[in-house]
Amino acid sequence: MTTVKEVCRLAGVSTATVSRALKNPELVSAKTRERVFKAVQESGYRPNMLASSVKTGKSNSLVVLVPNLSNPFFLRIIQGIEQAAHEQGYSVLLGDTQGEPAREHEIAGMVLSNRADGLIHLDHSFPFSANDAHLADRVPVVSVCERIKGDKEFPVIELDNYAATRSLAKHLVNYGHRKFGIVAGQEDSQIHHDRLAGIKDVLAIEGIRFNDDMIVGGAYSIEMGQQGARDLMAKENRPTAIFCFNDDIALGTVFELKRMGIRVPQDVSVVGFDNIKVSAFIDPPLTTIDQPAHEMGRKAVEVVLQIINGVPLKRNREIFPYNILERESSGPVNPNF
Amino acid sequence: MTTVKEVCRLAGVSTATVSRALKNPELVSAKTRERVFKAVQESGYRPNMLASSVKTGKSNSLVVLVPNLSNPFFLRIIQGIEQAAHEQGYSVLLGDTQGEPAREHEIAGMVLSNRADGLIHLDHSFPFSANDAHLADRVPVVSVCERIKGDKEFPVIELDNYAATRSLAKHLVNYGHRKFGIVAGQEDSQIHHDRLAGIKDVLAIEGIRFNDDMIVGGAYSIEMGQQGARDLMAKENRPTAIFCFNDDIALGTVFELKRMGIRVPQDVSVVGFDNIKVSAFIDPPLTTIDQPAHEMGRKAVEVVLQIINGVPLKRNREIFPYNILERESSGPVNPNF
DNA sequence: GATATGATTGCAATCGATTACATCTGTAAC
DNA sequence: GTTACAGATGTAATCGATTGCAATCATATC
Repeated sequence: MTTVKEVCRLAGVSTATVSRALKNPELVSAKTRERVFKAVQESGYRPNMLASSVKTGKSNSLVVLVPNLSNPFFLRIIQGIEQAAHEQGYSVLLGDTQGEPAREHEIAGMVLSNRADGLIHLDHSFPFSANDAHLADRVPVVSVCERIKGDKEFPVIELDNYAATRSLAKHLVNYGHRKFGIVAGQEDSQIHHDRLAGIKDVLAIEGIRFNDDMIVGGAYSIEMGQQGARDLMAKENRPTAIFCFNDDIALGTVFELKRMGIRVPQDVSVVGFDNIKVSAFIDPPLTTIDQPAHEMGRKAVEVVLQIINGVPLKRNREIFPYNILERESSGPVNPNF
Repeated sequence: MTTVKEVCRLAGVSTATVSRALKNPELVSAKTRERVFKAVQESGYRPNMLASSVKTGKSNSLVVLVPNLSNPFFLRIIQGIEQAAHEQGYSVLLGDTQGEPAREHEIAGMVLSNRADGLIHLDHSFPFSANDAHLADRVPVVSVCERIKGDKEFPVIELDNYAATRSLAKHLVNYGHRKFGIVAGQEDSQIHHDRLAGIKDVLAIEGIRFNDDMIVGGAYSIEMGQQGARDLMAKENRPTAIFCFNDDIALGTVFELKRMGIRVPQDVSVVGFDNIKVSAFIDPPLTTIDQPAHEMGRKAVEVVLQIINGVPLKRNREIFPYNILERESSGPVNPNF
């Protein structure tokens, strides 16, 4: 590995000058600067980032904690994060937790061990181990889409989930639906409660009875959607419209309903949440809530960098606008179903 | 930030002992070890990874270069990479190049600047800039799915693309198809040539004429699939079966064909490649080639770590088995179409 | 020519670890 | 009691950068 010493030798200057020529060129005279650059060229020198990080105390990396990489929705967020981070000279460390607390602690620990300067959290769990909990204050953390559980209020980038499901509910009510089912994801998160509340409030206002046994779920997956469709259709009072709490679930629900010979939307309407790429290209295209995932990812980087740099935040919650996409998986209620 | 000094003070030992207690506990007597552990607890000390990396010369990170994060197929590979890396105590840096050479050079440069110990490449481009080309030998690189262009032969983890498309072609020929179309992705890569060759060879053997103007394409995207479907169906001699060079393309092709009133597979058969998650849940479920993406990702980590550790490779190419999934998007030719 | 000024440059300390080498201690062997 | 040796610990050099401070140099001013 060629080090700064080699460049010194070739250019006939000190390490200080080489360092300055590369990081603060204006401090070095034009001709020595040129000599240094030439020496760098010749030697193929690359500054050792880690060494410089030790000295400066900044790693110039952010770590992203993802509950599950197979959800394509996270992909869009991560893409936004990666781009914004890159623009700011940061690189992105990826940690897939598979829902395991031990892995979360480890990933959060990366910030404590100076491997990363900040943490972007795409889940709702408190990421630090009991041992490290008291260190959480030192760590720049921001969460995206989910709110982190626990006493400490971390900044959050989110959607108005409540308003979004309200608008979905109104959309379906306007189509004449009165019998609803819900296929939810994990049920212990804030977004679950917000989304559920949005639906329930609209139904209450409209005077529509809704019973909690019409809620099934447990995971944000296609398979959950299939299972949910079967479960809901087996109920005595089967729904004519189904809220799915993300698009993966909706995909599974639509697939399974069709397989059961139930037409979407002629018999049953299905709506999703997230607007993943494929949801526009399935048959029928999915009515869903568009989350500006890319921009939310970018914002997360902006916020976490503000924390890192000690810039006071204007607010602790950034709420992004949703957009209801009325596509073809939802339609007028079928009174004969 | 609490450093090793603080622990020394609390435990009343030297830095050397603290370091040893944590990294080589067997070198330290049981009681001092305990004292050190207690001091670590009390102080909330976390070793600065970067500092230790400077000294040891290993960053314990791998960087993954992805051409485009929005392709869900890459996700499965990355997930495999992330898991295997974690098991080996490595963390994963993510770089999305968006096809920009400048970004590729930058990402490849992470290894040169000691930010990462090795590079896993999911694209076919030579990732180093002209300036760094001569440094490429020093860098542990492995490519997955694609073969890297250029003089230097990097180790590669791949599928037998040729055999895979041969088996798809036979599958369709057996169904009586004689008129084929192809919607390809980027056409300058090795996998493109391998896949194309597999198809052409089978058709040649079967005595089926195939004209290159039945190949359309340019990108691995859903939109490309739509465009391709329209283009192929506008041809004078429109195909009864379409090879799509990945599942995203196939999704778009199926979607667009159906929108044009063409039934899949009754009128036109469509086959994909990759077996992304959703392809089993669209209507009709997609006939495709299953790539063991997760395992390929794991293998990539194994190989790149061997290079890093100076273990000689048994072979320079690891070829993984494919699996043809005959689902419902392909079927008997319709003579009346 | 002497002095002041600002621009360049170098010396050496520093960041927070790891580790070769030296030192010290305690026990076993003679 | 002396020697030998292994085990435990400490001292200080080191990794490859950055940077405060001091030294040097060139130019301008009087």
